[in-house]
Amino acid sequence: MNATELGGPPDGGREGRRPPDAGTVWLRDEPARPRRARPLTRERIVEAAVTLLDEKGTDGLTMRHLAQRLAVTSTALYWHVKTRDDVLDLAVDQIFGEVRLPDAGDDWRADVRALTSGWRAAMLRHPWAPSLVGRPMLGPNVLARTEFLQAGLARGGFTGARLAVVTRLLANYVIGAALTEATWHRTDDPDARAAARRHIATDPAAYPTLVASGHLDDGRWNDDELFERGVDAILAIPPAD
Amino acid sequence: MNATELGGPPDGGREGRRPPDAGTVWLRDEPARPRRARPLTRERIVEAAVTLLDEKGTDGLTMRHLAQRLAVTSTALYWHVKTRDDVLDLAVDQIFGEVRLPDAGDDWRADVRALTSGWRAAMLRHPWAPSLVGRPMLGPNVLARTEFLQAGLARGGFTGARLAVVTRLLANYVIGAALTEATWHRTDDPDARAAARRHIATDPAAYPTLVASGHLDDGRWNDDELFERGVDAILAIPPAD
DNA sequence: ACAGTTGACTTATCATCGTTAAGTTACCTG
DNA sequence: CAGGTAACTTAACGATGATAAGTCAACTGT
Repeated sequence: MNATELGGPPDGGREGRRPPDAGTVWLRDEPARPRRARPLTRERIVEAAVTLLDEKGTDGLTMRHLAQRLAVTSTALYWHVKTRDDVLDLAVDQIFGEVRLPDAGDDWRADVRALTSGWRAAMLRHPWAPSLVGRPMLGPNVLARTEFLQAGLARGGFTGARLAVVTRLLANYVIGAALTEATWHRTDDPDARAAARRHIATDPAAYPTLVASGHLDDGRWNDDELFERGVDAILAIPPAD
Repeated sequence: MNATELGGPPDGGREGRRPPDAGTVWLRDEPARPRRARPLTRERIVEAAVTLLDEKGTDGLTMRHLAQRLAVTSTALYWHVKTRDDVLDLAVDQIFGEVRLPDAGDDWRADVRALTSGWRAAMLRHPWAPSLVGRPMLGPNVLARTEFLQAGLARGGFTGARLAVVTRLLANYVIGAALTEATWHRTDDPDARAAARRHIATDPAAYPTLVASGHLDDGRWNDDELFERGVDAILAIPPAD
């Protein structure tokens, strides 16, 4: 109820907390700095949430911990945000804002490639993000990127159902790739792969192709390159039959 | 806490053994030879977990609730399973077991199509599953399906890096598609889409392509058909340059 | 046949979490 | 200067994942 939550840095900004056992009036310091120096805003909350998520992952984001970083009580957050899930939604949209929207140039394929690469890179920078995509992504930043993607494909000559197909193909590929790769990287358990390998080792004949292709081997393939080649393959699809 | 969690009367039975703990679930063997008439087993736990997840979603799966369904105390579960996350991992692998592995026939494309469709369908039947893919998927059922997928592509003539590219392309596409579609369907908030539409309505000029393509319109496109066409497009990629 | 071991559970208990309700204070408006 | 409201804090609730310790029947070896 106290130091645990409020333990923030004793900056000179705010004062005037009065414990009931305080001495005489004269010894108490002045009512002092009325308004808060840096008021809480939704932006500050989201910003702090992203760095906290980066450091401790999804489970590490608790309202109390987040509040502590902002030197307020956890309940103060509920003035600016309705639930913890709100914070997560905002954090996801926030990191999508990091994806630079290139100026649409002559080469529509280059534009699309730039977007998908940036998209994936942003999610890998924030490995907690991909698994949160399972919440409705309707934030403005996400919508803007989707628009850009589809506009690029439209410039490439895709229309109608075919445009819808390829848009989804690309978007879902990016999401899936980011999700699996982030999972892989984020896995703190060093025995995870070993466990799978052991399982395979017990019956290697059941997984001939998997073994031969080095699916579980570390560093056998370059993730970035594999991803890019996947995008290229999609972009090679003819816009019309 | 007794009558609420407790349930069935004890009965006669058998015995069991427990291994020292290890990293992931997949390393730990199931304790064997139980005692009661209807003894708790890892299988029964997973089975109950899946139906509970189907009914109440990820947040609805609590250890106490799950235990109640099995007529034991919540702590009894910890004998068979190390953490709640273990239950989730097992549940995910369980539903992947629902995906039928078709007999490899003459048409490798048909086999791959059958697998990807079944894969997606299983995840849509259990909409909580896709967002849990963000945990390491190394269960035997998942591995077997991945093997089948890659084997099919190998039969189609893909080799080396190209095989790796297309395997990931397909797998990640399926995962991404299932994730976004499940999210969409599971969204209980009927205002979600309306909110996005309202946002777009405030500045329709910013989302010309999105609006024109009916990206947010319900029923404009058939999800199943769009997905299948996406798979077909991937399968049309030539196995070699 | 009986003591001991152990597998499989229950009872009791924690710390922590998200969230609500009810103050409390500083600022703004009239 | 009264009153309202925005922006917090204090207090508290019920639920949750998880651990530690207790219980007790079934099997073991002798």
